[in-house]
Amino acid sequence: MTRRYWLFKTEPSEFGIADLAAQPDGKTRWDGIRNYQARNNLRDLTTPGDGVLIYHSSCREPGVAGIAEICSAPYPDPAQFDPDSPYFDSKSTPDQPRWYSVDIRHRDTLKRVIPPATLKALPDLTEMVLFRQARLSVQPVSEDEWRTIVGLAGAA
DNA sequence: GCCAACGTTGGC
DNA sequence: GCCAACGTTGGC
Repeated sequence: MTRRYWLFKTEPSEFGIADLAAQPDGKTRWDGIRNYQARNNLRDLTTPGDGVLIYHSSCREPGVAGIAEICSAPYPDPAQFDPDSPYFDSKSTPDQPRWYSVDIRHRDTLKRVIPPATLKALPDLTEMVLFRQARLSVQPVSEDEWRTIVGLAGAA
């Protein structure tokens, strides 16, 4: 089984690393992904045990804020079937689900958020999908990138 | 609050 | 199937 690494974007005013840490067992469902490319990554390529960088966006202190781990297989996002949910999708059916979720578990909250400018300044990280493709909320991170960022986090 | 990037929608 | 308009993302 190939281990992969990911970056998940989230707005901390909605759900940030502190919220994840506060969940029972540090676990939550990562739901509400409504972008096809992010969905494909989530549905087709995630595996339990994969590493996840939690990235805070649209906030005062954007950047990598913590580390988590995928702890379930992908499964249909229940919110797409719930008419009361903001993530409801009338075109989804249980037979033909359009959107997927995965469960993740908190592993680490960084002492300091690593801002995008710091990441971008490192030669090892200039090729990150983060800087090459806007608006992708579930994106792959290479093993080298992962090691570099986790190293930064440890030194922080 | 600005504005660039870019995915989605909808008329044709 | 094209493409302009529109809405959202997201750093600054």
